[in-house]
This record gives sequence, structure tokens and C-alpha cells, in this order.
Amino acid sequence: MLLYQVIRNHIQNLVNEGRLNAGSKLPSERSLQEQFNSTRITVREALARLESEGVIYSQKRKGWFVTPEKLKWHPARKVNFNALSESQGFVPSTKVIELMTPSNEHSIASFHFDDKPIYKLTRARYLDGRGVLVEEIHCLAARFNHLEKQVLNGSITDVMKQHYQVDVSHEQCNISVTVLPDYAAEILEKNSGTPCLKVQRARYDNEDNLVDFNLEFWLHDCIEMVVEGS
Amino acid sequence: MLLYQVIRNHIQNLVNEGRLNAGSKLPSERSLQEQFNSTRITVREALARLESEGVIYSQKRKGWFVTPEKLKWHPARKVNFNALSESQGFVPSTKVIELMTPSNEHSIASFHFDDKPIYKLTRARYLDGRGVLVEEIHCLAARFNHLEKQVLNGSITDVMKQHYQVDVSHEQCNISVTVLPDYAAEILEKNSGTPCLKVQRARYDNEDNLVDFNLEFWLHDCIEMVVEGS
DNA sequence: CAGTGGTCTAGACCACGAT
DNA sequence: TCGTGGTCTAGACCACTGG
Repeated sequence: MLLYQVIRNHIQNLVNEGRLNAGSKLPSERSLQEQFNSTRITVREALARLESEGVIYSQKRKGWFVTPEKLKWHPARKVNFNALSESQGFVPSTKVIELMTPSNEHSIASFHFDDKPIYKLTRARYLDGRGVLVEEIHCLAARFNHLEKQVLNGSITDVMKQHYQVDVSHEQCNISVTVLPDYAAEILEKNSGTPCLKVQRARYDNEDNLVDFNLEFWLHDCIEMVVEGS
Repeated sequence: MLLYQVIRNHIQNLVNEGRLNAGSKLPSERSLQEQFNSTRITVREALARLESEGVIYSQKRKGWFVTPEKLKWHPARKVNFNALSESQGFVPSTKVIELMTPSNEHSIASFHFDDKPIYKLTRARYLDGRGVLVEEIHCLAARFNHLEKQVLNGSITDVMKQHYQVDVSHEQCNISVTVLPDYAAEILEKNSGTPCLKVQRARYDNEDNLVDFNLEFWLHDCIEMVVEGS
């Protein structure tokens, strides 16, 4: 058997047998290297495979850790991140990174709004203190006047409903696998190049006007999507 | 700038400028190594990042190639792989790998069917000749008697409808990011450890009986999912 | 059979984290 | 300050692909 597979299996077994619990730190790369009479390249090959499988994850310059349970998420439902997380036993939190005030500057989302001025809200969300996602929310400035005065670390859907009388009636998600953009990797303390699930969501009111246009970058090992079809 | 980023950007530019077309082969790792006065480790680091981003992909021992367009897929609809692919300009094909005849042996899917005898159909699907997915279809033997006599490289939904008068009324998908199981990697001529999208689909008739239980392993760079919600 | 990709060795330097 | 992870060098052998 290949050496990096031997190392992989060893760590996998430690996790399976519960000798390494969710969130706990793995031995250092150099100590694994010694343990298997190998080199760091090979050890890191094994760690990379386990990361792809979602068994372990790394935090930049801090080390490797055992991946906790995934959050089960329904992209086709009007999810409330906090309620959903709590119902699955997580402690959720949200950090506002930046609210860009309305501008006519060209942004990725501008053309969805006929180049009218828009807000761009960037947030990070956490489960049990672990950063799992970065999101950008884009919406029309004229429709959500003085958005900066609202509480922005909760449900945006609720803010839109209660303060602006705007209801989301339907939406479209596009979901693909790629890597975190560098700015998101930095926020989540991940290495550049970390795989993620990119979710692009366009949400509409019942008159088919675009309410908001969102980009979400989920760490690939934090989420399992559930979709019901008919 | 980091060396592997320089190499990454160089290849990215070749692709963006159209000097490397979809499906075409990259220069060998050793020639890239010489071109950048570097080592294969570093070159392979750059290639791995591009693979994670979905820009290039590798075929086992054959080399690196530029990734073609993604297939846009609606997991919540009763998709017909062939029709969908063709509507997006692909030439689809399907290869039956194996039909396991009914048995009471324990399988992953058995418990979904109260441990009754089931068929297990394994297939691979291709777009323009490129393997993009391996799927396992599990269904009750008693309900789909002599399934082996049907044409199995087309739409299974159609076979169920036309030959067994079974209609799928609704379904649930669970979607997560992981790596190909080794047997699937072999079928698709990919290295062990290749990232993929794992789609688990349970499909029901209008009396809520389970019609079939499927596992699909999609190469992560071949698919973009579209989900509509309300 | 030559060249390629897959795996592996045995080191090194640096920036950053923990302490 | 010490150890860690992130990056990189300069080789090697083998199995397999493709000519």
C-alpha cells in the first residue's frame, strides 16, 4: 500500500475510534513524519486527501483539526441561518465584515440591478466559533434606504420584511464547486486555494422584481445540501 | 509573488487568451518545470490549485487538460440526462458498468427497502466522450422484475414508466462535497482522491413508496446545479 | 522504448503562532 | 524565542501511455 495511504488510514482510524474528537488538533506534520519514517511532502499528501474527503481541515498556520458535523441546509427554502443551526445543535454567530455604501461603481452584481446604486454587505458566519461561510449581499439602495442603520448580523430576510415591507417570494440558486476567493480565505483564516461551495442566489418578490443578489462561499466540508423536488 | 502562483497565473492566462482550448493538453510537468526553473513539486502545486478551481483536470497518467464548460443541472427536476446535455450543446453517452442481480446481501441501500431483494445498477455517463459521473441505482427487484431485459443505457425514469407503470412523483436529494470512491475513480480514469459532488437521491411515487435510491458521483468541475425555491 | 505522471526522499528557509 | 505550517530545491524510482 502507498505510504501516504497508510498515513491517511492511520489518521482516519484515530478519528473513527474516537481517539481524536471533532475539533481536536492533530499531531504536528513533523511528528507524523517521524512516526512513519517519511517526509513532510508525503505527510502533507495524506493530510490533503483527508481534507478533500472532509475528515480534517486546516487553519492557516495553526494546524490540522478534525472536522465537526456538517450543517444540513435547504437552499430552496427561506432559511434562517440561526434557527437552522440551533435546531441541529450548533451555536451560530455572524460577523459583519463591511457594508459598502451605495455607489455606481461597477460591481459583479451591478448589471443585475440595471447599474443603479446598490449596497454590498459582506458577512462571515460561524458555527461553534468555526468560520464556515463568507457571503456578499447586494441590494438596491433606493429600496433599502439607510440600511446601515439596521441590525445587520441577523436575518437579512427579516430586516427586509420588518423594516422595508419587502417579501421574498421565490429565488434561484446556482451552486458550483470552486475555491475560496483570496479575501474570503483571509476572513476564514484558511489557505488560499481552499475548496468551497459557491452559491449564487437571486431572490425575487411576488412581482418578479429582484430583491437581492447574493454570493455565498461555504467551506466544502461544513455543509450538506438537502433539496426536495416534485 | 509565490512561484506556484506565477505558474498558476501563466497557465490561467493561456486558457483565458484562448491559446489553450477546452479539452486541449497542457505542456508536460517537466517542461513547465524547466520553463520556470523550478521543481515538479512546485509545478504540481500550481496544477493542483488550478484543478481545485475547475480550470484544468487530470486523467490518470495521461496528463492535464483544460476543463470544458460545466453542465447546468436541476437536481429538483426529473431530469433526462440526454435531453439536458444536448440542449446545452454536449454529446452525451452512457455506459452500463454492472447490473447486480437481486440479492439479500447487505448493501448500503438495503435498509431503505426493508432488506428486501434489490437490483443495483452501476453506470458511467459521458459528455463529449469525457467521463463526468458514476451512478448507482438501487430499486426493488419485485417491483422491477427482469430489469436486466430492459435497455439500461437511457433514462431509467422512462424505463420505469413505460415498462413498469411506475411514476416518480417527488424526491429528496442530499448533496455534499467529498472525493470519488476508488472504484468510481477507476471507471472515470481519475486519480484516487479526486474531489466530487456526491448526490444521494431518494425518489418516491405518489403513494410515498420509495421507487429508487440513487448515488451519483459527479466530477466537481463538470456540473453547476440550479435550484429554484419558493 | 522514451517520456510521462505518481510517489517518495532529504533536506532548506521563512513568516507566523503560541508562549 | 521556539516550533509550526507554507513554500521550495534537487534529485530518485516505478508503472504506465503512446509511439
